[in-house]
Amino acid sequence: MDKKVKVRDADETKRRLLQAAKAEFAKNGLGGARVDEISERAKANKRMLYHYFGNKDDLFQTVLEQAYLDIRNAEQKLQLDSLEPRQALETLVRFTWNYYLRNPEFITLVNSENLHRARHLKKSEAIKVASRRFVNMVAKILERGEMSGVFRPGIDAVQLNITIAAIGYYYLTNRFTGAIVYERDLMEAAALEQRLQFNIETIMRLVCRPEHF
Amino acid sequence: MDKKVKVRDADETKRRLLQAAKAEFAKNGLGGARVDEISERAKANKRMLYHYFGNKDDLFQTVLEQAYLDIRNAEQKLQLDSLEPRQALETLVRFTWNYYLRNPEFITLVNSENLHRARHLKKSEAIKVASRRFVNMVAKILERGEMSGVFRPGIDAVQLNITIAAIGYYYLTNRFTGAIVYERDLMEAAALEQRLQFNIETIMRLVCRPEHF
DNA sequence: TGTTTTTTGCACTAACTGGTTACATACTAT
DNA sequence: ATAGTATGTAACCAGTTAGTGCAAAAAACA
Repeated sequence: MDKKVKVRDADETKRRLLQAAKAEFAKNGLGGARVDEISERAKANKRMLYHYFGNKDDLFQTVLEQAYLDIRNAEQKLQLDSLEPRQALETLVRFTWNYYLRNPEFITLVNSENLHRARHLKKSEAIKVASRRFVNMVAKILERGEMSGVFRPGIDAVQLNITIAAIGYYYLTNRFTGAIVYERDLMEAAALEQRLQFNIETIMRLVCRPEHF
Repeated sequence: MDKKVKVRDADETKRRLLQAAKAEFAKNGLGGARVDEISERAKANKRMLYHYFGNKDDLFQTVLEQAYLDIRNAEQKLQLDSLEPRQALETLVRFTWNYYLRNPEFITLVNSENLHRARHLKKSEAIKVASRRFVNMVAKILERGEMSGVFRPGIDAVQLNITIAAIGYYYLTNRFTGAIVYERDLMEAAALEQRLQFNIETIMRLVCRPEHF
């Protein structure tokens, strides 16, 4: 028989609080976020927020940590090791772009964390482990491509990672000032597609030998 | 004879307030900035801040507008039109990187403005004029390079501008989380130099025909 | 000198903020 | 059943914030 829906559900309340916190932090930054707004949006009580997460700062840390683990997790699922190097690289560029596009909160959370000099991220060991695996993944692609002669030798995996992130991240995080400076709607479907193509081209020309563009 | 230093100097007080506001906004964002902190730092009275600039929001707008005009002004002084296309492009990449590096407030102000969906920048006509001139400047370089056969044809000036900004901006604005994710001190002199070289390489390979790298 | 204008100090407030207290209600193990 | 614990609510607190009112002080001007 069906169990009656629990009136009290700690896990569900926690989940709603985290989700609301993510939205609120992304919208207003750590400083601008309002604890009352979070608990209200989560249809929970402020008291519960403090009960489960300690304080505003700890809540932010939890949200941020989860956001990082989410993207690192999604990257691992791409199975880039089983793709031909050029294909793997293009897949990563596409994935990164689409992830930022579909999870705009991630970008804003990272911005906010950098405004605070990464003091929350510093404390997270899980992030460091996941990051290492991520960098290694890209390094392995570079290695394979170099061996097979389609990639130029000597490319630094960290610099490449930063560049792949940068060309997507900057476009999206600065889309509001960008729309004014460049007098263009940067979020139109056609504009987004054009940018993705440009980014793929940028990375391919950077990494591949000229004869393998 | 020397004019006695004025005890009352409205322009000087305004200047100090703007400078202090820039620092405070850059450090804490629009929401996190404290008006009392600004007036104190400027060694002026809070009353004067409101007298000269209206309110916190208007003050932010003034600071932001000036920051944009400053960089657009500096770019114009590069005289890129008088350089050979490849040289002009490399100069622009170097300049952009160094400007961000030496004026970190600019980046944080732009981040903050994008968190607020560019509602201040929208109101500034002067910014639009200066931006247009900037985009045209880069478009002209591309045109010249294309004509002389060293640049590939069909490169969009806006996409290129965004990419040049992105590869410097992202590295610097995310230097705190970056240091953790990549387990590297990104602000060491050698690291900065390495990044600049990587960025120049990225842009050159993107824009130049393979035989003119 | 006297009058006007600009600059300054500072107390004040009304709203808001993160965090807490006191209390109530549901669930669970014995 | 009941004692103990987990979950929930609302009112409240102390500190902080952007912004103001007002009058004195200082400079500019006549």
